[in-house]
Amino acid sequence: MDLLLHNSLTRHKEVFTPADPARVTLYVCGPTVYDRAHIGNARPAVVFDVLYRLLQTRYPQVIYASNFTDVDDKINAAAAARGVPIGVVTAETEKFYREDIAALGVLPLALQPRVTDHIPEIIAFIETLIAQGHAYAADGHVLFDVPSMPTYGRLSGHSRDELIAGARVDVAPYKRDPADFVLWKPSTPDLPGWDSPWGRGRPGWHIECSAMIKAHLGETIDIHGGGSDLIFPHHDNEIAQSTCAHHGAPLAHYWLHNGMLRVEGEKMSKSLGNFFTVRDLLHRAPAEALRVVLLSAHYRQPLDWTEKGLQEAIGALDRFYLALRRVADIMVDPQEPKTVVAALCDDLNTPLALAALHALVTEINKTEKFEELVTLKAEILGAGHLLGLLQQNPEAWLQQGGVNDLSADAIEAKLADRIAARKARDFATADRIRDDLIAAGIILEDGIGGTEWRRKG
RNA sequence: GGCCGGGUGGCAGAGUGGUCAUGUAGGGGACUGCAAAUCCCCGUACAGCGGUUCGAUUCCGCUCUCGGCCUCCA
Repeated sequence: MDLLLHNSLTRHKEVFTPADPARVTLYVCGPTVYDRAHIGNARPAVVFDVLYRLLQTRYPQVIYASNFTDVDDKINAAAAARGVPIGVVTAETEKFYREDIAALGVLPLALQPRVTDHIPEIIAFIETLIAQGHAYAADGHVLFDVPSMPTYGRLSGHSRDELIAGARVDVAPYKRDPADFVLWKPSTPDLPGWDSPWGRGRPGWHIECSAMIKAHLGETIDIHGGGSDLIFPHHDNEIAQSTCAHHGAPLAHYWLHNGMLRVEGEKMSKSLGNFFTVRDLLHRAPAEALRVVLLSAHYRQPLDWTEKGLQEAIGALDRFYLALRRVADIMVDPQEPKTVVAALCDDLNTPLALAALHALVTEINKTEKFEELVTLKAEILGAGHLLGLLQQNPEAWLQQGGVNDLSADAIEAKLADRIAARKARDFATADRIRDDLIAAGIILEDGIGGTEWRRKG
C-alpha cells in the first residue's frame, strides 16, 4: 500500500518515495529551550512520532533527527530574568522537554543535536554561502542575499516583493535588500558568542537547521516537518540556505506541517492565561489521554484543546482498556490491522485510524469465539503500537488513581463484603457498599466471572 | 493589505459526485436482583447564493464567516 503524504511544497498529497529506501531520513524542527514545553509543542512531537512508527514498519532504517535550539534571544532573556547562566536554562529546559515528551509515548530519538555543539559546522556553512555569492558580511553581521535566489519564498507562496510591501518592521541599515535575513550576528560580551571570521557572535535563527541537517542527515533529506507557523520565514529560509549552499540540491523532498493548537476556542497565549504546559496537563490527566486528544484531529487541521475533549479521550481509553481487560489472559503477538494502516497511509489520518480502532473494539466486544478474540486482540494491540497507545496493562489504566484515593486493598476488602452480601441475597447491604464506592469514584461491574472494579476517569 | 487553510448532525471529527463514517451526548430495547459494562435500534449534518451535472455536502465561481502566517512562536 502506498504511503500518501501532503507535501506543503506542492500543496497536494503525493506518494512517498524515499530517495534511498534503505535509509529514510526525517527531520523535525524541535524546541527552543527557554521554557517548559507547552501542549502546542507536543503536537508535532506526537504527530511525527506516529509518522516515525509508520515509516519503521515499512523501511529497514529510518533516521529521525530533531534539534534543540539552545542559542536564542528568548533564552538570553530568560536567563537574565532568573539571574542564572544561559547554560542552566538550556540544560534544565532540555531535560524537562525530554521527560515531558517521553511521558506522551514519543519514542526516543537517536539524534537530537544542539546548536551549541555545531558552531564550527554553522560557520563553515555560512562561509560556503559567502563563497558562492549568496551571503555577505556587513557591520559584524552576515546576511543571506535573498535576491540571489530567484525561487525564494516558494514554500510559503510569498514573493520577495510582497514581503517588502507587507513589512511591518523597519529595515536594518546594513541590509542590501529589505528581505535579506541574518545568518550570523554580533554578540556583546554579556551574551553567548563564538569567535568567527566576522568577529565574536552567534548564529541567526534559521542557519542551525540547515547546518545540522547537513551534518547528520545529508544535503537532501526525505521528509522535513514542523509546525505550520514555521513555513515562513523559517522553512523558506532553510530552503534558501541549503539549496544555495548545495548547488541547487533540494533540502527536503517532502515538507509536512502540523496545524496550530487553540485552547477552548481561543489562541493559546500567556496573557490569556490559557497557556498549558505539558507538565500541568500531566498532573491533571493521564498522559495517554493527552496523546489521544492530540491524535483525535488530523495533523494538518487546527486542534481546539478543550476540557470536554480531554474527558472524551479518557472515555475512549476506558472503552479500549475495558475490552482489553476482558481478554487479558490471552497471549498474542501484536499485528497491525489493515484498516488502521490504510488510514495512516492516507496522510496520517489519525482520526480515521482511531475510528478503525473503535470498530475493532466493537468486534471484540461482540464475539465469544476464541480464534476471533486472539486475532482481534492482536490487531488492537498492533493498532495501539502504531499510534503509541494501549501499551500498558488494562488494570493499570482502569485502576489508576490519585494519592488521596482509596487504596486497591481497601477496595478489594469492601468488594469481598459486598460479594458475601450478594451471596446471601442481602441486596440492600450490597447496594450500600456499591454506593459508597461510587461516591469514592469506584465503578463496579458484576460479570459472570466475578466483580471487576475501576476508577472513574 | 498580501500569502495560505477552514466552515459537516447537540458537541468532537473523518470522508465522498449517486445506499454507512466514527466517537460522545440524547431517546428506545436486550442483558442484569438493581446497576455498571456490553450489544442492537433511532434521529433525514454537510455556511449562503449561483453554475457544471441525469444527480453536489463532495467540482467551479461569488458572498459571508473563522483561523494561521507576513514579527518570537510547534
